[in-house]
Amino acid sequence: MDKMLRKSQEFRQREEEILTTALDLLLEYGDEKVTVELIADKVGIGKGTIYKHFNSKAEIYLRLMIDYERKLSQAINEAMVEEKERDAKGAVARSYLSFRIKHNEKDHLFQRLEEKLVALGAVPEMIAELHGIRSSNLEGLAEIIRVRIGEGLLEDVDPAFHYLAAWALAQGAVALNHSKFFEDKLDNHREEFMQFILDIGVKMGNRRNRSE
Amino acid sequence: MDKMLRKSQEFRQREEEILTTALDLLLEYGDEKVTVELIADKVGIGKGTIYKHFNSKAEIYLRLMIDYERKLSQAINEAMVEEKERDAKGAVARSYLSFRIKHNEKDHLFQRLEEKLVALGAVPEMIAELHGIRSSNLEGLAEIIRVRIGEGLLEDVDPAFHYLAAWALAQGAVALNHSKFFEDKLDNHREEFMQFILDIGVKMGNRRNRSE
Amino acid sequence: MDKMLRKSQEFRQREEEILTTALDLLLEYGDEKVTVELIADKVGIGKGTIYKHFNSKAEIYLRLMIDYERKLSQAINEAMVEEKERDAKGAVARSYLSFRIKHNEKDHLFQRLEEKLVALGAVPEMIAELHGIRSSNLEGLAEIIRVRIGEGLLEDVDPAFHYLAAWALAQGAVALNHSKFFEDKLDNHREEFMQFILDIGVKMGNRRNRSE
Amino acid sequence: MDKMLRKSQEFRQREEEILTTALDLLLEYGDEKVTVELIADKVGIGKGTIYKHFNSKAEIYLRLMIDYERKLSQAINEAMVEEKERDAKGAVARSYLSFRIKHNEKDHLFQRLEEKLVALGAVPEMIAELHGIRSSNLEGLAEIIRVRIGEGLLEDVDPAFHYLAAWALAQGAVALNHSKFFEDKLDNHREEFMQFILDIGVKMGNRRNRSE
DNA sequence: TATGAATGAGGCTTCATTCAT
DNA sequence: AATGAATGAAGCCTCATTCAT
Repeated sequence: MDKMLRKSQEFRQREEEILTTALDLLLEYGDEKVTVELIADKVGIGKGTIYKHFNSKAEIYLRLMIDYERKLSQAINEAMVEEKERDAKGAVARSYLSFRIKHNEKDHLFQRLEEKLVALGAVPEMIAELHGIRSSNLEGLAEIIRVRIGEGLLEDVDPAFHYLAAWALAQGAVALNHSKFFEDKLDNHREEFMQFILDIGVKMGNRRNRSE
Repeated sequence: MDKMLRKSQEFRQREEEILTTALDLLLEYGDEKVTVELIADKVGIGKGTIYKHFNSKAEIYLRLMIDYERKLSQAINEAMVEEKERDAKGAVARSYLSFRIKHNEKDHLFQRLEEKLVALGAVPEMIAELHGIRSSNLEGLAEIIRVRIGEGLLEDVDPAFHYLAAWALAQGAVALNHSKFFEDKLDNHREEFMQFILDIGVKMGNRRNRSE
Repeated sequence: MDKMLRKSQEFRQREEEILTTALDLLLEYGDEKVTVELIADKVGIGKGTIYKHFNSKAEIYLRLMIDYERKLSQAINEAMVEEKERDAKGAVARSYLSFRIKHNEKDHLFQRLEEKLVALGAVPEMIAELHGIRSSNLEGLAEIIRVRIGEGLLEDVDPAFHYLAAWALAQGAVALNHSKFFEDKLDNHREEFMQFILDIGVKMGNRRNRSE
Repeated sequence: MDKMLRKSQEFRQREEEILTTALDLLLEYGDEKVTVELIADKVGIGKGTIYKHFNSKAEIYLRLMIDYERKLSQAINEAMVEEKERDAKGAVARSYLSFRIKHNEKDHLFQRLEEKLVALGAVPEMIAELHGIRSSNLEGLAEIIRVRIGEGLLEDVDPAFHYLAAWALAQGAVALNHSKFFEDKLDNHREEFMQFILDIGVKMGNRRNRSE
């Protein structure tokens, strides 16, 4: 009995190890350079073993992406509690943006991966799951936005406009952070700049900005 | 003599045709699906011929990217003249953003391509050229920004912050426009939303936004 | 003591279950699609357990094939008794053909499997066993044939010719029944057609057919 | 101009060479053992080159099968002319059977291949083509059969029954000829036996066979 | 200059069998 | 005896680039 439990735990752990290693490799070398064999080698297992845990390479990637989206979801939900309970205006927007910016490497990697996998039509159920989580994330944002619009704080447009703008800014900030080209332009000001972006993000749909 | 001239012209034209066709195919099928053979077939020439014009597939891509960056440069320069001569505040920022948003498909394609090619270390001279153009583009933006900061219109931070934010917003807006996930969220409001983003982009670094 | 007995019975039963399940799967999905894992899963046991009962996948297959050949043997033997005791002319031939046609799915499956396994040189002892049974089956047919030739009923050629022809006709009828191509040609006449074939089979070596 | 012609001829020839070699290997080792690499090696070309001529392994196989079916078609058509013009009764049936028996190795190989490829759903257009040819072959047979039924020579059943029986007998004879098991049973009588089968085939649906 | 056949490294995936527990 | 995780050889296919004509 005990043995079975231990075995099953080891199996889970190995799965985790595969995921972690895959992520590390992806972040280090980029999707184009990461092969199933490379992952297996780095984990120290055979190629075939990977396929005991995942049905395809795409599935590994999607697992990572879904994990990430879930964590983002959690961050948003926590911020939502705070924003609602303590009336901490902008907390959700700030949390959303800073989460993505903070994890910019992963975020950016997953952006690219998602686009590729969607184009390939790979593992549609998992893509649907990913999108489901994201949809609910955005619904959380929309809820707050509606309240703020009601208060006259945010400009009265389709709530989606606000969160889409937030998404876009995050997306762009993440890409920026990741870009080789801008490396030197950001240099030592990275932190400071991200504050700048964060402020923009939180305030960009504010009513008075466009009032005149 | 005449023949040589004609031949040389035909050669140039063929090159143009390769570039145009490659771009069309890239936009239609995406980088992963476009092969050198496909391009050659569509142009109606042999695969080998392509290699008389370009040393590698990456070179074709970079030519397209450089062309694009040049056109963006031109748009910025024209807007700069206007902003300076007619004191049309925000003209450059607006022009920059709207250019990229307008060519969002190409812009997005080139974002991805650039990252890939940089990662591969392909044709470094051309990448340097590309980056050179972009640097000068941004220098143009920085120049205006400095003026506006001097006027107290824009917040007094490193001018780079302003154009980096603009770049990020553009980048995000373009990605948004291209994303399958957001397709239905944007739907029929695409134009309207892009106006919304444009306004944000033009005003996002304004002093009063952060004054309080 | 009792336990051991029960255990041993359970073990036998499990073996039977593996064989039944394997056959079901083979008939449903075809040899190419059936994996050892699939069989184990469907039986509800571990893959390793299968290897406690059989030394290889080929062995499972050969067990099924031998079983089948044994049943065919039995049918022939019963018919032989009848043909001899009641002088039921053609009973054996009819029985042979109708048995194979009746079990056409299995028969066809095993045809293919046999060829494959023979080509691979797998488990030669079992293949020898299979062939042994078949030889004795045919010997039974030959015995009757010799009698009928003696009676002047069947054409006086090597008795093997008669049973080989029967084998061939059965083989072909079975393949026909199984073929996708002929599906629509047979359609609703399958039963009727098989009667037609049966008649041919029973009479095809008759003396008068060729007498003129 | 001349060069292009020669090149194109060489290309065709290479295609033929691939087909021939593939067939040789298939006949020698059987489908399971033949890999694309093996074919390429034997032809003396690179693996990739094969894919300039054929889109997949299945396509090579289907080309071979279609070629064969075409040749069979031709044999039938020639016999039909004879049977009609010279009233050579049974010529078509005889030609059909003897063609298949004569090429029994190929015939048998293709039977197996066809079943496999149909099951896989590979290259459906080519399978449709193959079946189209066979359908027209059978239509030829049916035509003659109808005449013979009209003359009272053949039993008055669905004409398909006659050709299906012929197909089945051929199929079985071919399998027999190919079987390792029957090798020694046929031994030196192979020719003679095939005559025996041929006679059966030609006469098996004759009216008088069943008249009493 | 133009061609396009040839290349072959490299990627993903499958599965019978083994073996430590 | 039962398990099932691990293995790794082997198969198919792609495509940028080269090179002889």
